[in-house]
Amino acid sequence: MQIDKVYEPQRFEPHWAQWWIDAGVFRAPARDAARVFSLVIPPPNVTGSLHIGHMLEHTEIDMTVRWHRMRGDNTLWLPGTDHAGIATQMVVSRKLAEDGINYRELGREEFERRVWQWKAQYGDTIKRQMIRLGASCDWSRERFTLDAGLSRAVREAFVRLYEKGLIYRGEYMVNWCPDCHTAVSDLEVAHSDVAGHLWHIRYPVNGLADRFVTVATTRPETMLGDTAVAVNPKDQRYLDLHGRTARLPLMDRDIPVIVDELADPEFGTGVVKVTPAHDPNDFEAGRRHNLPKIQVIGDTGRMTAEAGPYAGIDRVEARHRVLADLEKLGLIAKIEDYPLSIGKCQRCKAVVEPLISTQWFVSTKPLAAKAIEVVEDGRIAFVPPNWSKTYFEWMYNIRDWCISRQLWWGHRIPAWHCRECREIVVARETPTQCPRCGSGRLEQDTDVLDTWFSSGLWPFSTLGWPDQTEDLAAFYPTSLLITGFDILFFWVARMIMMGMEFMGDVPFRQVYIHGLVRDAERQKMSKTRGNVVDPLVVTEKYGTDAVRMALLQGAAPGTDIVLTEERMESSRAFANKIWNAARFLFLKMETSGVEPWMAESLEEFQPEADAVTLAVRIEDRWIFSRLNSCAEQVNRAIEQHRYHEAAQVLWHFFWHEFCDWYLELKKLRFQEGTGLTPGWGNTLAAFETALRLLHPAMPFLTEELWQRLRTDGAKRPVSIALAAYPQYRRELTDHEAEHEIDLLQEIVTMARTLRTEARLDPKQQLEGALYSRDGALEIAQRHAEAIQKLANVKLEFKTEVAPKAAAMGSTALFDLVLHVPKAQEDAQRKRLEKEREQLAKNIANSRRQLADETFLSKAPPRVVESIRQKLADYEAQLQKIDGAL
RNA sequence: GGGCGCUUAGCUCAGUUGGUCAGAGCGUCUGCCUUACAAGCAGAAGGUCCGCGGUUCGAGCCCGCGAGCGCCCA
Repeated sequence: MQIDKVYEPQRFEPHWAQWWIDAGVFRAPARDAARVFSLVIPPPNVTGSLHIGHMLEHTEIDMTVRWHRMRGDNTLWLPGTDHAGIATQMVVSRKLAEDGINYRELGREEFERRVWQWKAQYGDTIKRQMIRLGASCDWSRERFTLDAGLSRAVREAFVRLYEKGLIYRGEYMVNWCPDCHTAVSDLEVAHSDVAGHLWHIRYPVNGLADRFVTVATTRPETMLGDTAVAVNPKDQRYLDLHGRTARLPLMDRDIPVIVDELADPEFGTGVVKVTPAHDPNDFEAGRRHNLPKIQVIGDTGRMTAEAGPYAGIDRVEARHRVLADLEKLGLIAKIEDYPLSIGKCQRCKAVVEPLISTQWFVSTKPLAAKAIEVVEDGRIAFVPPNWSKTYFEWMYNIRDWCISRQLWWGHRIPAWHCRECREIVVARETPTQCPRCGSGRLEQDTDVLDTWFSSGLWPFSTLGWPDQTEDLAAFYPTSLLITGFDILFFWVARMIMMGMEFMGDVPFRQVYIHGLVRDAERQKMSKTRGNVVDPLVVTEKYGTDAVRMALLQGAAPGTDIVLTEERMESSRAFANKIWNAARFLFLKMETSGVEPWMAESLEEFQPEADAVTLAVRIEDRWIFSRLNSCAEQVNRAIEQHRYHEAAQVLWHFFWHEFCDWYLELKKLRFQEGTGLTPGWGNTLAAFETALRLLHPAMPFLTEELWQRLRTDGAKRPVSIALAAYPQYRRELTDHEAEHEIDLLQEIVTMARTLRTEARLDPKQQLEGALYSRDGALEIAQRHAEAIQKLANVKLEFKTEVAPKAAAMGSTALFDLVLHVPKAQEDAQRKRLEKEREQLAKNIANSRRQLADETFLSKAPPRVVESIRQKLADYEAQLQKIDGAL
C-alpha cells in the first residue's frame, strides 16, 4: 500500500467532495424513520460567495449533521440560496453602471432578465464552494427563494395574511433610503451617534409685535415643511401663544401654535417645530391636530417644489442654504453642540430619510404572541439560552413590519389595482377582471416584498408547502437551526412567527447561535479592513479538515472565534499526525504481510487474544477503554453543541493517547518480530473506530484513510459518512487496564523527567530501581521491557524502603530512583526541595481543614474522606523526600 | 435611556449542579534528525482566576457594589 510521507489534502479532498455527491451519500429519503434529523441552511445570498463566517456556520452544521447521519437518523441538510433583494439589485445595478448602463433606463423586465442572467452565471458559486468544503447537503433538494415553488408559497402566505387582516396597506411614515430608492424596515436602519448641532431658530408670532417663538431643531432644512409649532400644555412660559399662529420664516407661511405633549418643556426651548412629513413623532402629532403634511424632501434626497426657492437642491446643501438665509435674517438665536443619532441604510450606508409613503405592512403583534409563547414554554430552545432574552426583548416591543420594497428584484406583491374603480384585489392567481366594477384594466402592484418575507417561510416552503408533501410530513418541524445572532430578528423571529401561523407548529426545536469569526487582533472581519479570510484560500493552503478543526477548536458556545494562521497551522499538524499514524500502520502491515481489514461492525467485534497467553493484550484493552471514554465525551459534546470540547477531546485522544502511547507500545510488539502478531485486528479496529469518531470534524482525511482500510468483501457502508458512529458502552470500560497503563505512564514520565533534569544524553541508558510494596511493583515488573524502551532506563524492582538518593521521584504507589552521576545531583535536589515545600503547604492546608469541627460536621463525608486520603498521601511522600535529601 | 455579555498563564480561550479545577492549544525555554511524523519527539517554566465586600465549613463558580471592555435595541 502506497501512502505519501506528508499529508497533502489537496490530493484527495476534491475527489471525495465529488464522490460523496455522485454516490448519493447525503440523500435523505422522505421515509418514516424512528429518528429524524432535519435542518435547513440559512440561505446565503445567491450572487455572493462564502466567507469564513459561513464556513464556521457550515462546519458546525456539518459536524452535527454528519454525526446524526452516522447515528442512523434519517438526516436531511437542505441547502439553498436567497435572492437577497436589495443586496442583489445593488450589485447588479452597480455592475451595469460600470458598463455605462443606467438600470432604470433598461426598464423593469430587461433589468430582471439581466439579474437572472447574473444569477445563472454566479449562482453556483455558493454551491461549488460548499461542495468543496465538504458540506453534507442533500443537493437534490436545493432551493432558491425565487423558485416557482417558493414563489407560490410566498403568494399563498401573503394572501392568507391579507384575508386574515394581518396585512394592510396605508400611508405611513417609513424609513426611506434615497440611494436604494426604496422603503426599508426598522431593522434595516443602523443607528449611530454623531456629533451634531441644535439650532435655535426664531419664528415671529403673528399679532404680537416683537414676540418670537424659538424652536430648537437638529434638522433645520425640514423647517420648510413645518405646519405648526407645538408647546406643552403645562408649560407656563407659552400660555400667551395658545391659539395664535406663527410666521414660518423663509416660506412666509402662517402656521398654528398647537398645544401638545409632543413638546417637552425640558428639551431645548420647550417649543418644537412640527414637520408631519419628515418626522415620525411629528407625523403622529399631525394626525392628532389634523395638520397638513408638506413634503419638502423628495425620494431622491433632493428638495421638492414645495421647498420653494430651495427646490431641486440636495438635502445636505439645503441645510447650509437655509441656515445661511436665517442667519442673514438674524433669526438664529443659538447654536449648541448636540450629539444625535442618525439612521443609515444597512446596505448602502446612505442616511435614511423618514418619509410618508404608501406601503404594505404586516400587523405583527398577533403573530408575535404565539412566537413568544413557544419560546417561553420551551418548544423552541435557544443555545446558549441567554439569547432568548434578546429575542423576548424584541418580540415584546415588536412594531409593524413594512414589507413592500420599491425594487424590481423580488417577489412581486400579489395585489392588483383596478384602474377604473381603484379597488385593490389580492389573489393567489392573476385576476383578469375587477370583482367590483368588472373592469379588465387591472395592474399589478409594482412593489416587491421584503426578502425576509420569503426567508420567513424557508423551513416549510423548501419542503413543498403549501402542498402537503411527503417531505413536509417527514421533516417539519426541523430539528435545529444554526445561525448567527445578527439575523435573530430579521430571520429567526420571522420564521417562528410564520411557522406558527402557517404550519401551526414551530419551524425548529432548537436554535444554536454561533459566534463571530475574528482575526488575530480580535477584529471583526470586513472588506474595508482588508482582514477577510477567504475559505477557499485557506482551505487550499492548510486543507479543509485543518481549517474546520481550527474553527471548531474555538467554537465554544457564546464566544467569538479567533482564527489565526497559527491555529490553522497547528490543525494541519494534527491532520498530518493522523496521516502519519496511518502511514506507520500501513507500512508495518506491509512488512508483516497483513492485509487491510475492517471489522464487520464494532458491535460484532471481539478483541483478539494473544496466541500464547490467550489473553487480550493490555494496550489493546486500554485503547478500547479509552476509545469508549472518548466516544462518550464526544457524543455528549456534539449533542450539547460544545464543538470546541468535541474537538479538544478528539485531539487529545488521537495525539496523546493513540499516537503517544498506544502506537509506541505497539511498536514494541512489532519489534518482537513475530510477523502476523495476534492483535493486528485489535489495532486496526481501534484505528478504524477512531476514524469514525473523528469523521464529523474532519471528513476528508477520515474518508481517505477509511477507504484504504475498507475491503470490498466487508459488509460495511460505501462511505465512512454512513458508518455507525461509536457509542459509549459501559461494558467496554476497563478500569483494570486503565489503571495499569496509567501506572506505566507515570513511571515512564517520571524516569524521563529525572533524566532530563540530570541533563543527561538521551541515548545513555540509565540504571535505577523502583521501590514499592503495593501491587504496583508487580505491574511495573510486567512492563520492565516497555519501561526500558520508552524511557531508556533499566530498572530493578524492590520491596524495601527507597534509599537516600537525589534522583528520586515518588508517588503514593512507588518511588523511582535513578543512578545519575554525583555531579548531576544538584538539579535533582532543587526539585525535591521545591516539592517538599509544596507538600508542606498542602499538608498544612489539609490539617487545618480536618481540624475544623464545622467542616467535619457540615461537609459531605466523601469530601472529608478525600481530604483525609490526600493528607495521608502527602505525608507519605514528604517522608520519602525527607529521606532522599 | 433600556437590555445582554465579557475580564482566568505571554496570546486565544475552556472550566456544565460551589468540594482532584487551577486546565487546553499556541507561544517561550531546554535537550533530541530515536527508520510514522522536525507539520516531529522528550522535558520544563509560567496565574492576586479585574478590584472590594458578602453568603458558606468551603467561592473562578453564588449575591451586592465598583472599574475596564464589547454588543444589541431606542
